[in-house]
Amino acid sequence: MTNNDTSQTGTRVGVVGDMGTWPTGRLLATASRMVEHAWVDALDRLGLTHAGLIVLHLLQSGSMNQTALAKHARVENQTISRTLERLEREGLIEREPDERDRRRQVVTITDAGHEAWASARTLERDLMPHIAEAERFRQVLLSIIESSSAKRWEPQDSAGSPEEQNTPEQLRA
Amino acid sequence: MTNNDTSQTGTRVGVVGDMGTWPTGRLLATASRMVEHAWVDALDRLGLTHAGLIVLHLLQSGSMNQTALAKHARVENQTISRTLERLEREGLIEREPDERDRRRQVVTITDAGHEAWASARTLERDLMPHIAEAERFRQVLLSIIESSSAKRWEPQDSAGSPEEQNTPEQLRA
DNA sequence: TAAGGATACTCAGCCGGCTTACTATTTGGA
DNA sequence: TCCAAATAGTAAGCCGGCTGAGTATCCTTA
Repeated sequence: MTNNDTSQTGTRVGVVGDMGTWPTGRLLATASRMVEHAWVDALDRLGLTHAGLIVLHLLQSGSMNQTALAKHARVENQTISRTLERLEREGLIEREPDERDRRRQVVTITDAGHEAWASARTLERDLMPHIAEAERFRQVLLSIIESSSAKRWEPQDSAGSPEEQNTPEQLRA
Repeated sequence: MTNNDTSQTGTRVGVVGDMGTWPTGRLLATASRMVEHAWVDALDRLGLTHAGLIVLHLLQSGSMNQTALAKHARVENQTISRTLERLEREGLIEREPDERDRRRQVVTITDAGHEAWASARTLERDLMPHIAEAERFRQVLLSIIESSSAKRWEPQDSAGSPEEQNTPEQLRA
């Protein structure tokens, strides 16, 4: 019943403490949160957030409309909408109506946005803790995403259509 | 503008699509969200949520106060406070003032809470997608949590103090 | 050509993280 | 003893997920 002691391996139990018995899904969520914490301060200094960073990344290859951004970021349309609102407020992106389809907004990264991205991209590399067999780990994450996101995202993304929607380039304004 | 067409039959690119180049931290966050989606429906039918499940798990080994719950769940005090509010509203836990320290609230799982937990615990096992080398994967997650959560959680948890705060048993009411 | 259906986006509201700020207690030390 | 510091918890407000609804604009087709 003692779930936190100094039993084996000399090196004490460390911060993970009693988490050894946690289900994997919860470990995943916790690890994700902890990694995010490490970024917050640095990102904050650049005037952006976790969610905004994804958008800046996606916009590197050209402007797109919001729905396309949402699909690539794997979030709902309404979520991207608010994220863009904040990025626009910070001056990192611009939105303007699409002439050819007035339902759409064309989202473009600004100069300030490019600068922020340039500063931030190294952070993602530097602040992620070093892990053994990183490539294997990434493959497992991808396989989890693949198998558990099928129902939500499959229809949009498994298409082999040569035009539209699979690469940012094809979604340029 | 058909963004949803045929031509899927081959193995193709799958849902992960362009995510191969994403930084690991973002993959982690996305995988976590996708796994959570799979649980939501089932949990909802039991009247509880992701966050509530953690609390029920922790309360299996006995009642505790809120700060202890927060530490074990690795979230802030204010976060657990609202989670408990919802669990109490659902009748899955009870809170009552601690006689010995009137600042504290003793949190106890109810019979309904035990039932919900019993139903839910199998979900966690069944809904998590099967992954190769699960144990290695868990170890990597634990090591990420360990290294990136040090600053936030170390002071509370690495203590060798034999009394107070490290195991649920020691925090019983 | 005039519906009716699809699509793009926004609004409102919930949950679960977080920070900052506050109250009420308890504890500890001068 | 008594007052300051520490601790337990709540409140308010922000971000980023989500769902459900609602508006505007295509697009299709009868």
